[in-house]
Amino acid sequence: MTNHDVETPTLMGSKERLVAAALSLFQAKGYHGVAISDILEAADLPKGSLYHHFPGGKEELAIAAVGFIADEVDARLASEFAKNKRAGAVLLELAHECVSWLQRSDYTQTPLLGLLAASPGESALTQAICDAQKRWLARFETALGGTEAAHDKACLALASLEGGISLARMSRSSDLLIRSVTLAALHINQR
Amino acid sequence: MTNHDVETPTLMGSKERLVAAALSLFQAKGYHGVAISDILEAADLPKGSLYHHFPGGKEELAIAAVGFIADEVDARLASEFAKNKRAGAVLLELAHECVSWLQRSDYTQTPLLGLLAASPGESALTQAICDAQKRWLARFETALGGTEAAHDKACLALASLEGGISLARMSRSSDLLIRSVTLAALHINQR
DNA sequence: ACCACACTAGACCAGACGGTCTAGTTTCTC
DNA sequence: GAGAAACTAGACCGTCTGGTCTAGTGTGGT
Repeated sequence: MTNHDVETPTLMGSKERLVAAALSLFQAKGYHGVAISDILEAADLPKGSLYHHFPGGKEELAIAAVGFIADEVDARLASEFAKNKRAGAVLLELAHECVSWLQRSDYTQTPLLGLLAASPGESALTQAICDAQKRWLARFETALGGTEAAHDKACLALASLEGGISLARMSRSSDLLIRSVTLAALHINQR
Repeated sequence: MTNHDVETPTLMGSKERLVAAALSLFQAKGYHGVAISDILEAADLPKGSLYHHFPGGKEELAIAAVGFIADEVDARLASEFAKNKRAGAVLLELAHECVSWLQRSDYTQTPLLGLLAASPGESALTQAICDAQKRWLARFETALGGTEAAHDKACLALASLEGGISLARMSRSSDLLIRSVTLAALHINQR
């Protein structure tokens, strides 16, 4: 969850720039809400470049973007859990990061995958999003002990996070996100 | 939350048919994912009718659709809470209704407002969605006693519901929704 | 110097988009 | 039954969509 600046595109290769621009825009307007021309403008690249790097067009690019954020968050979770932190603490930390994300973008951008959920029905993109969620879920689940109860708690963790983000974005205030996640974290931590 | 069948459109007036068709489609594909022609086809009406009833076009129709579902759920919450049911129980009931909703549509349709979140930035539509969430939140909050802690719990209720729906739709299984909501309900009920 | 290759560049296309407009039809009112 | 108002009907328009295609440019190896 390091650097989503599309403002400094020159430092990245054009493929990375495309992914970064796409991710940022998709997180702000959802898959159907973003035109390819928007992405190209943000990445400052012509059409040819896109279809060279991503012959599959818009959807392949979106899948790459999803994969990128999925990896980033997954790695982050892994490293946090490796420090033997409690799951609730990690959840809270993630939530706070999402808050600053929301605030930085003036509540236009949705962290994680929320807005991408409005993706074409049976597509590979939907599959990619589903995979990402599964991976994150699994991180929490194993960190919580791998039991049946752990699975439940992991579900609550992710749901309260994604749901809270949605509430926060709509109300343009991080308050609701913080409240729901702290409460969830509280419950998750107790055994 | 009674009847979202677009299959029997003849029983409703054309304005209601438009709203029903629009709601159903928006819940399945999000605002930008639905073309006006899709809605007209589903409602079996020509373009003229739409722009007669909704001079504001797509967005005004979407706002009406949001208002419709907002009222329906709000009324439902009011009637449940009037029976002095515990908030956790009402939340669970709502969740189960969402589950059957998801299953009936083979996980194509998202209950409530989830997919509508990907709406144009500062629009009146976004405002309408925000209002709906506020009303639902307020129902839970007052039912929980109106305290600060009640507000927190209300946030968790709604977040776990919306987040759980998103998880469920992606995994094409109601399991994750049920798990997160039951856990949330458990926490909400205890004082 | 040569050439193969990775990449950029953007004109171009067919189709879909949201929205307007005029002409018709039904339905209500008196 | 006449006239007004509510509504239906769909042709039409300008714009924007995702995607293709050809031409060009830079860069590596040999």
